[in-house]
Amino acid sequence: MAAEDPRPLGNAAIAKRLASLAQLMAIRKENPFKVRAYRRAAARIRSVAESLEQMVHDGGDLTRFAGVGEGVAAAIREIVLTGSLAKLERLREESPTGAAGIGDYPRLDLRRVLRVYKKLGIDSIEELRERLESGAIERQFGARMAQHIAQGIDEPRAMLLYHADALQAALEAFILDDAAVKRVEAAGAWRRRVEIVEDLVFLVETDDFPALARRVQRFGGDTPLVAQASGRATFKLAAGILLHLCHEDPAHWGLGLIRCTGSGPHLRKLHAITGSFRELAASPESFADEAAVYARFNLDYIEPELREGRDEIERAGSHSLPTLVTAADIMGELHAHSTSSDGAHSIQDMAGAARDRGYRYLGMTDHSQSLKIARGVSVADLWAQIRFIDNLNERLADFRILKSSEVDILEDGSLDYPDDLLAELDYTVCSIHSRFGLGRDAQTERILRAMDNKHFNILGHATGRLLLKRPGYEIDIGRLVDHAKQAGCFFEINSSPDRLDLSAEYARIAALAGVKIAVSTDAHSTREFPLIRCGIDQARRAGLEKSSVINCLPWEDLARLFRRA
DNA sequence: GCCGTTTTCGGCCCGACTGTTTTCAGTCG
Repeated sequence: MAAEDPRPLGNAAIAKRLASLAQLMAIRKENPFKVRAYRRAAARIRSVAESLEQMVHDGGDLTRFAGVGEGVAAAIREIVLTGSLAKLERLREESPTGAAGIGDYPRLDLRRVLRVYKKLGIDSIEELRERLESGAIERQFGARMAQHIAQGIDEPRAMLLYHADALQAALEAFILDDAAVKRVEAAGAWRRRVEIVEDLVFLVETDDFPALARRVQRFGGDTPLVAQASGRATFKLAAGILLHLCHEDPAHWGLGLIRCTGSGPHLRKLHAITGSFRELAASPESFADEAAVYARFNLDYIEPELREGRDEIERAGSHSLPTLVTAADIMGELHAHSTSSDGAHSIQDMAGAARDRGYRYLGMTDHSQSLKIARGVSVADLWAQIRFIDNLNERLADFRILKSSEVDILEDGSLDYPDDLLAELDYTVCSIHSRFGLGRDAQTERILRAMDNKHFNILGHATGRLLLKRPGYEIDIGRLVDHAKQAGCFFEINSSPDRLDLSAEYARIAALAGVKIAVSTDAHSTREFPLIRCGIDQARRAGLEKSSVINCLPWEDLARLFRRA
């Protein structure tokens, strides 16, 4: 016993075993739903605050975690009680050379890796890494494959803000549970609402910081401490991102919160005005909150979403910061799908849910005819849908369903419906769903041509990016913004947590040029309307005011904007 | 293996398009 590693069995280690099992089962082409179940469970476990090991010893109910049923619970118990998982060990032994190694890299797609193995005549992750670094994989298999391997071979170091929200809440509750902790506030990129975060930062006030640092190491069973200094500690979370704790006393809370919130560029510009925070902290003045710090230097309070080191400090000095748009300003939804195409709920149900949120209108933007996989609506069916919505609207008071479509922009820049049909719609959202590989110039030309159609109103998810998955096609945002401005077109901030497209940077460029933006959810079910908050976060990071967001307008005003000459 | 306003079974996106890794696997929502 004495020689054994005293480290507790963390949830990350348990999740890793389950993910490896899934990977090896996939190699053997076992039931793909079973494989997915193990993968899902592993992912869920990585953000659980309690120690699963402890729960097993205490006889706790593991199945209360979504995605963990009797089967996975039994596997977790086996891992905790015996230190291994018999099925995993067996599959490892039975797996062909090379395949077993892939089991340790659950983010690698097996079929792709095995193809690379075969073609290059290799059979280990080490050789795979070598070929990746030498550029052999990119040369022989292309950039996409190289990117996939690079992503899968390294530990994840970032997560979507949307997923980080739950982890942040779990951590905050865990920290507050410490009796010595008097106050805790989340800072960092999470507070600035950056769409992808690589760490979570908490500012804490406590009587015993070292004790808190010890306690946090038990989050999720085992959260290793990777660095420590006076009043600061850094941990590696099971989800792959880092956790920073910073101690601060009440008199300097505002200074600490600004410092921990960042960003680096914001702080550098700020320090040029304020001098070092260290000296401020040494002065007898109190900086109990952030506003006090900014005010001391005649700066207005700067919302965290704006702290990226652009022009926010100058504007705070000239008292001309924007009044950022909020979710409460949104009057309606302009991008949503129903069962007419690939949505989960009927037009009536979607409208009911939108109305329950207090919206005044909902645009039904089902996919257009070319997008077969999403059950794109045929010309005849869209005519029928137009009449159907007209009928519904006659029976609705104080709410309007807008006749629309998410119209595919075809490869030649034409729109996916004839003009006489488009003319019957209240407005259109036009998007690219195919031929992502055209290249920057061709893609830009394609969209410019589409904008020349007078029935084009809003450009949907302008770059097609999927965060942490796919970079999106390149566009010349400057040309598109100019053209949109001239033609009277608008952009969209798509609120899907893995899109958030336009980016804050592009949205800012559009808004500065006077091109207004729709903040939309792209909801495929009634449950997705609340995702608007993710798009609002992005809009705020772009510095957008209510006046720059078209769906902050009542429909009557919006209708005028959509009528192009 | 998980799940349930479809609840103890039967689903769990899927199917057309694309193209060079070339006739199947990757990709799009």
